[in-house]
Amino acid sequence: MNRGQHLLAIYETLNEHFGDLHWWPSDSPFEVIVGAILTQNTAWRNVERAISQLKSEGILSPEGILKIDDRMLADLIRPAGYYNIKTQRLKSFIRFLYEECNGDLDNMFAEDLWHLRGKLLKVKGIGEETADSILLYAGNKPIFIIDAYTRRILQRHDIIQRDATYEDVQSLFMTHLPESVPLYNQYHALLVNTGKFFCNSNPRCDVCPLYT
DNA sequence: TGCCAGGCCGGGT
DNA sequence: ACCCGGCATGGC
Repeated sequence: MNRGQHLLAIYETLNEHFGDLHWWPSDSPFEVIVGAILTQNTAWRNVERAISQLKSEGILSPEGILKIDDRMLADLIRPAGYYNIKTQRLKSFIRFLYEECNGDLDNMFAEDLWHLRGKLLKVKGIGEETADSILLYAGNKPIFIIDAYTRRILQRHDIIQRDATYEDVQSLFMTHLPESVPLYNQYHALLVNTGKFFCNSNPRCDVCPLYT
């Protein structure tokens, strides 16, 4: 079985086990973007608290984040950790959105995928995974997200080397799978769920569906 | 109680 | 081009 077939087999197994996960949990594309920044190296549970505070203050919008004072924003997102840095990251994204896209996400996502990705990567606080999460889950663009779970699972199954770069792993998925937003969406969600439920609590993976 | 969570940046080799 | 410390809360 070559690596492409292996990737498809893993998808089938996980999809059968978990079913449709309909990611990313959110009420709006903007909420996805905020979540993508807040969840950097942070448990999602804590991000939910932060987002719910932003909602209850009525500032979960580009204009809301633009206008709120840094100190107040930091206080609201405190549960997500790294609150000072993440305040700056949210603000720098908002500055980009206003300066380059007239403050409008529809304008932003009207750009060509890879061109927009390049621009997002220039925003301080947005790296590859965050950019790709924004593109796929907020913008419905066909790009595959690589995260720590994905790497661990693929390493464990000898599909990638430990020193594979982000681009190596991403192109592996994107050259072997059909280009499909729903597929990329569901596959990444499946990998994260697998990591959460089987790798963390059961590092030996005895009960992981990929081993049974 | 210490370690980790859906990373990224900046300074040092 | 890598490598590493810093960033911070909440759960187990």
